Amino acid sequence: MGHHCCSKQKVKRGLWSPEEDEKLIKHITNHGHGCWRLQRCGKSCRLRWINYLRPDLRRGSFTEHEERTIIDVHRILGNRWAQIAKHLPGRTDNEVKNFWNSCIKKKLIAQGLDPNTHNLLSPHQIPILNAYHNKTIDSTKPVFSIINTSSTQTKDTKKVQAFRPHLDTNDPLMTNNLYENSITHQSSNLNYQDYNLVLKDDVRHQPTMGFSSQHLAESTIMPILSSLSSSSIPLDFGTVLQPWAANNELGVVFEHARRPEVHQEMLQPPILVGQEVVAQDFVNKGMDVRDGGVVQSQTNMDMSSFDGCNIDLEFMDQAALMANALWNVF
DNA sequence: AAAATTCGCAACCGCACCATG
DNA sequence: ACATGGTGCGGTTGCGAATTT
Repeated sequence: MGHHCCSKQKVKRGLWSPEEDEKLIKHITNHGHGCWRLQRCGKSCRLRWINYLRPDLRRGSFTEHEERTIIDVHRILGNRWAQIAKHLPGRTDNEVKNFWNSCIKKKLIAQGLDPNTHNLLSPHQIPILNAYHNKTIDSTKPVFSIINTSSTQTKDTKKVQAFRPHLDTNDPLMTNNLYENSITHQSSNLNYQDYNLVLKDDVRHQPTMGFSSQHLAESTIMPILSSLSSSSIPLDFGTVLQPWAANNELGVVFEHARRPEVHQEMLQPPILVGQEVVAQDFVNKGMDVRDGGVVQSQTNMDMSSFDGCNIDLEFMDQAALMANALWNVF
């Protein structure tokens, strides 16, 4: 049975005045926590004390460390605010909840991450991202296509440009968390352009490696290692999170990825670029780049398999290979 | 400058559970 | 067994401030 409480009793409601606060503090100092019934509903008094008047409360804006803790614990516990708050001395569940809803949530979405699952937003969730960025990505059309060709690439042909597909560059926190921006390749003789490798430190401060592609023309060529099948390069990107795709963007993110400077030492042997894949097939299920050449897939990608936690392992396997190759190429 | 909109956050609500008389 | 009150929790609301139009 619910409480009649404030709604049906003639007690004061709304914001607390300094006088009321003082009265409550005096009352608790003199009588302890036992009786909460004053001129307001007991529940209201208790809440005011716990969330605002308690002397051991830590007020003010959340630190980066606190934010990191909230995200980390939320990832494990979900919306158990009271449990999360226990990891933050002096913070209340209400405060943590408010901070999550007003701040962290938006940052995660801005990075293309689902704040509920902490995975990448699926194509069906792209509207959320669109809304945030105030732009439209058509998730119903093919991602992009790559034509078959052979080419070589030297590092001299690289042109690196800063590119942050899902980050608010005006947000100092996010910008600072990037340890490397995306890389955009432009090379006339290779006939590919605007491919972006995204290396970033996400709001969880966990190194994340991923890739995405934007503004890709149908003739875009994406070079990929010819020697992938030899498994000479360890697939050590860590846990693969959910891939996502939209009309002009394709992405996959790996948690606990190596930082570039560390990974550079691992590079072996010299990278050869000689194999291209048809990206549409890459997106389609069943493509196997390890077999060499382009494998045509007859099936269309089932976008629903990317929803929620239903991760398409096969797709991720391919994505991991591809990302690994791109990592090395770049 | 004023109106409209968005944002942050304190406070409230509803529910569950427990203790007590 | 039941009523009442206390506690705890997560979701939601409403208001003042800030920002945008």
